[in-house]
Amino acid sequence: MQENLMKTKCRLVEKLGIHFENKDNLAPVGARILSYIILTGKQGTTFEDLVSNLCASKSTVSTHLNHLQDLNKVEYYTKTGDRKKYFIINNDTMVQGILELMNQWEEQKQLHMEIMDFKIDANKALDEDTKFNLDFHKGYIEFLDEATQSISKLRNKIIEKNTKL
Amino acid sequence: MQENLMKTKCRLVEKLGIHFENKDNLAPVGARILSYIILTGKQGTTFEDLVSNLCASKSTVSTHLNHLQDLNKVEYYTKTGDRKKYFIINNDTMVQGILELMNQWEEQKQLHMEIMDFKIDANKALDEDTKFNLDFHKGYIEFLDEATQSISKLRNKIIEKNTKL
DNA sequence: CTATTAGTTCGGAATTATCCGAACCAATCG
DNA sequence: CGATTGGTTCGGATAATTCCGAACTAATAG
Repeated sequence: MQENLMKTKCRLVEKLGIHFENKDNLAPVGARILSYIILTGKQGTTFEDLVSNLCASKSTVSTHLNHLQDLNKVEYYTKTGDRKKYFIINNDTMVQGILELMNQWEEQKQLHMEIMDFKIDANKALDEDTKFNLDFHKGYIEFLDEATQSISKLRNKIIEKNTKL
Repeated sequence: MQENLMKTKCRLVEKLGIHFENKDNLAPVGARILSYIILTGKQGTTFEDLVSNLCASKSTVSTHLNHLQDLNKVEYYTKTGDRKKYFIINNDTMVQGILELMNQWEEQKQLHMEIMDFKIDANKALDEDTKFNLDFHKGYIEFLDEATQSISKLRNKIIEKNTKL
């Protein structure tokens, strides 16, 4: 790989790394491992690659790599007569991301409903002017439902596209 | 407030607290303050309320309360002849949440485009079978665009509704 | 002026997260 | 068999986060 491409790759590993630290709250090295694997692509990344390129210890790489596999973010392929594992991103990452969002929204909806129940109860003993206003929750739940619906459509489109390939 | 309602409130403060810790990555006490304010409603929560009910020090409450105001998550009203502040949630929280999502998605889109540029460059020097596949990014960007659009519609609906009131 | 209330600021203690090294295991090579 | 490769596990060092207490300010009350 060319000198300048290598540099770009390193820069992008750090930038993407910070992004994943926040989005998936991974530890710094964990996030960089994921980034490195994404930016290496089909040919795959080995354990030793990660240790030397990310300047991290074997134990750290081992732990995070296993964690990323547990999270279903990466997987690996093997070559006959080769003991190494070649790590690549799980190719349904996109669908996974959508499912994660849907789950988060579902969880939020449940929470809002639980809070509404509490507020309805509490309102029974409150004066008119201090009563809880439930419109907020109703609106938010409506928003979550619509958002879920529209993302569900996207998910189906993507699944359809994937099965066609 | 009734005994059992109080208990429910305490339970919900903890539950909601954990939710906000993750969603908005607030510190434990910060997340509980936000939850407590939400579950107290219109009448508002005072500094002293928070200190005694959440069993936290004045300094901790002060810091987190200011932080929540900086984040535009809470605001306060005052009463004539009363030096206390009565904290309540910022009522455009819903629109804010939507804007946050839209910003996150825009940021993700920029990242995907930057990665695509890198991969296109890298592909020039790669064999056919190890070339990066760009479909993933194209698909994801398409997904982000559609998601952004559909959420933008919801935002407009909500803003419209709010101005009507 | 003194006391009280409402809150802020700052130094550091306690907790938690992250990472490393050393020792280890299991498979293959010679 | 011993040596090398490809990793895992565990104890502890380091760094970052979170919280607290003490000392402080600023406004009002008596």
